[in-house]
Amino acid sequence: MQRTAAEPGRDLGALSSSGESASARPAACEHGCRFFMDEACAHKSDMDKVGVTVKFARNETIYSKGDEAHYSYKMIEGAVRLSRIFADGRRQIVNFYLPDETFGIELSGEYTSTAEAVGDVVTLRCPRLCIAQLTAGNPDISQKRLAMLSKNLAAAERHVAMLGHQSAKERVASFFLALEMQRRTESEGMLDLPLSRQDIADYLGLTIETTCRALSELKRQKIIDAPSRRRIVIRDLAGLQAIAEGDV
Amino acid sequence: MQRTAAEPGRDLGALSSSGESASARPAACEHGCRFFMDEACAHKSDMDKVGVTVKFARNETIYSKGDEAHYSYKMIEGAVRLSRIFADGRRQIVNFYLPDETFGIELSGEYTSTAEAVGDVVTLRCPRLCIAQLTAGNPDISQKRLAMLSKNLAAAERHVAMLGHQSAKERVASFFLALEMQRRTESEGMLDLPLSRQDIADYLGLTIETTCRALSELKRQKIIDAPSRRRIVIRDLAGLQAIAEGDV
DNA sequence: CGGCATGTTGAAACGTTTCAACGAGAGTGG
DNA sequence: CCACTCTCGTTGAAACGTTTCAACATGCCG
Repeated sequence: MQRTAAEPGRDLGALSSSGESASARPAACEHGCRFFMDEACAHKSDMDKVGVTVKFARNETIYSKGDEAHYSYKMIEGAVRLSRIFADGRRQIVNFYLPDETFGIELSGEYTSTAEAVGDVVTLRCPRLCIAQLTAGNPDISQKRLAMLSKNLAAAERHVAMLGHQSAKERVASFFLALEMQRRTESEGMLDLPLSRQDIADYLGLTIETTCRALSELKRQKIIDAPSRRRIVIRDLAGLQAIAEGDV
Repeated sequence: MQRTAAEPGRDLGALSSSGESASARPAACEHGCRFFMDEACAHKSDMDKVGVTVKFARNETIYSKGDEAHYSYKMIEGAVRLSRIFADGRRQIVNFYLPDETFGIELSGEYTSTAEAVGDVVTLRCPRLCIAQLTAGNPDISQKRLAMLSKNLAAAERHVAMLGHQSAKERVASFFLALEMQRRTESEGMLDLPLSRQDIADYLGLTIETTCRALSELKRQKIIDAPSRRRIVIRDLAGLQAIAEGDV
């Protein structure tokens, strides 16, 4: 597990500046507010000027399991994987986070999993203390935080359901389906996933070989296409859904 | 999936009485406060007098996937299973809830899984509206709610990790270990689980036969004992931990 | 253009599931 | 109180799917 330790995201200066120096007007650190702003807003590029975005390079560790949980994160760009590594060396990816999703917002003193940048990543980072301050005074923000956590819980439950009873092919199909639902982007089912096969396998609880075989079979059935390593085209969405639900 | 439809828990009268009539003193419905009280408190038997406890009979459905999510629940007695059923008829149990744990507190309009009473169950039930009211005015309660959700998320992530990479024997071992950690009760590792083998199997993502075989092997190894159907004795805790972590 | 990481495919080994039969325990009625 | 019955749990053997180990292909980067 190599770490290309570029851009270690040590711009704490910027963080604390907006956290403390800024006009001591309302209640709390203002960049925290942005953390809870609506998606459209959070994307505004003038955000960068506040200095609260933090970047991570491909495969960089954002935090490790067991670290003191000082920050919560919101995805701006790229993808992050949350994982655990076991004694036998195997890795289980617990969740992926894509733009507009949040991670590290659960309420525990230590991070319970490790977060790594899958490709190059831009996040909005907010100190917990700051969030706590904000939520204390503001029910709306409190509500939003709750919604973020709920979303992550729902995702985890879906994940459990998948791992508990689906076959390899069904898992792969479900996975692409979920991506397609989320990324509703560009043209006609073209998915531009930054994940390696190993990442996918570790998320699905399969070996890389089995994942690959399942993928190949979907190609053979003309359900999907894989024109390049990191590109998937869904050719038959209905077929994919059928497979994900267990119809052959 | 039979439903012994006894005690349908329709004591809404009591609920609304404490929710609205009660001395309109502070902010919101007072029984909601109890929902967020500390464990020791929540157990106090005089709670029953408030009329907010709701009982369910063995195998009764508390709510179904897709139902409008009006209530959140806190366990007082017994065990509840949260599950999903699939097209192929198989069932995945997403989580079990034991006394002092809460479920149905996530923030979504509909319940995302079905909740059923495993044995006879006593819960504390609180309307969402009421919780919303309470949390709005009270950061402490808001925090507590967050903590409950966080706990459920952590459990789900552990569950994912287990399903993703553990063998049958490891899963069974992990399961008993988790129970032992939680129920720290009575004498020397005696677990009094209300779950059937099928329940356990559906939680572990295994068939009932495989679960049984794994159990038998643990018995053969003198790691555990199963003096009766619903009783497990852990004879070698260290051994159990070793197995759960993959050491043979 | 080499060299190396990443992805793909094949064949045997392995573990889990399936199907089937049998055993044990709890509750019921004689 | 015992025998009956019915559900639940346990065990066995074959079928199945996934993993493992190995080789090979592909694509990306210097």
